[in-house]
Amino acid sequence: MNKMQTLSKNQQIIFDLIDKSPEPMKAYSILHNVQKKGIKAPLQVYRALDKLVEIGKIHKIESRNAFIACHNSSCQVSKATAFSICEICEKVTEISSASLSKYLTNFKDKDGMKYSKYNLEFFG
Amino acid sequence: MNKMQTLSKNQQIIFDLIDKSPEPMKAYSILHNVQKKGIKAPLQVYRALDKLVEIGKIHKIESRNAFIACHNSSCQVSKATAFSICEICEKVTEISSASLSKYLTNFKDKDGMKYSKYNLEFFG
DNA sequence: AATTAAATTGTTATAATATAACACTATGTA
DNA sequence: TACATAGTGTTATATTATAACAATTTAATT
Repeated sequence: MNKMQTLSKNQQIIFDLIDKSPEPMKAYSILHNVQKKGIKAPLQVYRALDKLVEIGKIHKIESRNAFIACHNSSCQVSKATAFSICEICEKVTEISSASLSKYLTNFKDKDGMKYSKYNLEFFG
Repeated sequence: MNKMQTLSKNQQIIFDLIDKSPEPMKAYSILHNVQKKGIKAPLQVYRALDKLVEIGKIHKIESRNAFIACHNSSCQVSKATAFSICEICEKVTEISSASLSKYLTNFKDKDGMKYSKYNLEFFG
């Protein structure tokens, strides 16, 4: 059902970089790292990032304005994400917990509303 | 135990503004709104915001770079927060659910690690 | 009241993050 | 081919946030 997405040149370059990085990467750090490959402008980076987020290949860590590759194989589209973030070393790990995602997608607010899309960041 | 915090002049001005706002406010929107009260520079705003976040009077909505007043009376310090965010109208509501906070503070990751600090943003 | 420490303020400058607008090129598909 | 969609390249600019330094206010202690 999910067509295997072919990445464009810039998307592939930027995904490879993020995927190899042991820590979240920031947009301008990405830019500096890919300038030798011909990507010269912030907008080229942000466009690739937007697309990669959209198709679920990477996630944005909102509290850090940084990006990591998705390590959740079942995650075709980024919509229900959870991370742990070390406030000392800034290491970020994606949490893949069926029980957590089940709890959160089934959670009902005061008005009985449920949410299939969320982002959770744990700090410790 | 929790001393009632007295806000400084700038903190009070900025808190009052955010507290009256029906929606999250962005830093530069705050700045424009308080310039008539003598707060002229971004840094004056950011310093007050930092302090207000630190003492739990306001929360930052990370995915929006915006700030709302805390509406959880038990929340002296911002460390375990949850919000629902309407992606159509951008309305943001703080979620105060004992069961949710209990679930999340008791959640153990793969390594058995627990987290007392987290931020959760639901989108719908 | 005088002394001191801590917090807050005021200010200029600048860093870091992100998008607008426009022209052009590549790719997929009817 | 013709057409639509997605991607690229580029310049300029908008938005968000912090650095560095000096002065002032507030609160706590002598």
